[in-house]
Amino acid sequence: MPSGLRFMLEHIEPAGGSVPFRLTDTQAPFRQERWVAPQMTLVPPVQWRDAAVRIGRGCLIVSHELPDGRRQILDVLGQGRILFCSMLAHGTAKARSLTFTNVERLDEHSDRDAIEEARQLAMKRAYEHALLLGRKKSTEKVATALLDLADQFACGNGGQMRPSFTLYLMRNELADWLGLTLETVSRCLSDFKRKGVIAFERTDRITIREKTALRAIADGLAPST
Amino acid sequence: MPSGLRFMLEHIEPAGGSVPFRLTDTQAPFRQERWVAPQMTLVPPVQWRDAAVRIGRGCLIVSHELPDGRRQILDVLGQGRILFCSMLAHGTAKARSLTFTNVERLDEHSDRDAIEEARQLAMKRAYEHALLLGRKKSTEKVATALLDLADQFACGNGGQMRPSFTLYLMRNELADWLGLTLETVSRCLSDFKRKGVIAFERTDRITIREKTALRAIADGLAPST
DNA sequence: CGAGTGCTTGATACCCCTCAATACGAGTGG
DNA sequence: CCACTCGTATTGAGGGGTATCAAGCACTCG
Repeated sequence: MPSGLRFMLEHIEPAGGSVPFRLTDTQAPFRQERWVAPQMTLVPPVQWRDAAVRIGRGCLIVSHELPDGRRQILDVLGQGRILFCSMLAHGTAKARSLTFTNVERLDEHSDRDAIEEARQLAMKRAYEHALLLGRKKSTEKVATALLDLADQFACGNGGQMRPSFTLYLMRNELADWLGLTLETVSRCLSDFKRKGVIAFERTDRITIREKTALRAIADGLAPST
Repeated sequence: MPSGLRFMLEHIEPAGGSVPFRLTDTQAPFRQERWVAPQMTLVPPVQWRDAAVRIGRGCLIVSHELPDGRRQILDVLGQGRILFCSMLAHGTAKARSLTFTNVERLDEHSDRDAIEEARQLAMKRAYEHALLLGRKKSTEKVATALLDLADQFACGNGGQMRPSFTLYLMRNELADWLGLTLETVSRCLSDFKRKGVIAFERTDRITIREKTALRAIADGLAPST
């Protein structure tokens, strides 16, 4: 039995210019899948209210705001990460796409183990993030973020020694993730670049050159000289 | 069939002095329950590895540390709150009792709804906490903390206009919860006291006198004059 | 009374924010 | 192809909010 239409954007990676894509729709026997354009706020369809959703490709941020507009980005999700739609209700948080992003609804029975694992990962990441926000210095924060993003967005999942990845976040988004200002983020990045720990020419493409050094900085073990 | 011994401390609330208690043990047909003395690190028995545990009475903190000892307290749990033992494994976090505390293991089937609700609450609180750590000023942090503690620890659950509660956390623990130093916390509390927003004579017993004012401060809506 | 622990308060330092100027890249139109 | 604009990033100067360091105080316990 057909469980609904699947909307799909065939997406061709941009070479640095604009992004051509084409809209199609197909039948999905069990799974449901959606493509989302960049800079969209995700509003899950009502029947996805309690669903868990896996990101097939792309990048999402989950964020929350104070009444006066100060924003805190709570997590950055890349390929394979799982988002819980229940967290998007009642103004608890909102999710936004930073590029063309493909989300696939998981089945709460057949994907049970993956969902449980994702739940624990979400909680564990929230804990690590709190430690970062409350107790790390700016350089430690930025270093931690770079390592995290490398793990999520580098080809081969960041296992290599000198991972290189697309930075879907702008400086102000990095800042809102790390509890800093965009100027401080920029200064840290320039500093790392000057010291040869990282490299970048375009602002949205970063290579980690000294992973162990960056790890040491992230954990507060580096000499601050 | 007996599922194990239950150790129980009959606990009489102190009037301001020491805490008399008596040790007994009884049979628990289905539920399992433990009493924990103050300042104990909770190490769940192996068969509780993935259990959810409800706090019947008392106060727990969940915390995490950096290699160099900087500590971040992630949550403060009072009566009725539910702790997930899976978060205590692999150095993800550790839980510590701040007073005599009673934990009861929940049944993953019969208490299913409560567990699911608690999971979402834990995540939601982690989000709110990140917003606090990353984007709030010290006065806003302390005000938020006081309101949270009033909700959890005031008699009648803090619904009243001028809730009064026992502060199980010391100044340095408040600081580690809020990403501040104990001096800054002390200054904020003294300031609130001076302005009549709160009142305290003993350092561990606080009364909120102007709840709406404190709410406004917590949300960053108060004039900073 | 003295020692110990936790809290308060003050003086100073410094990290990061704020404000401002400039640079850079992409897109647009002449 | 170049001038212009717009959005974002970088870099610098200065100030403010917390941290740090250091007394002194309040309370408990031996």
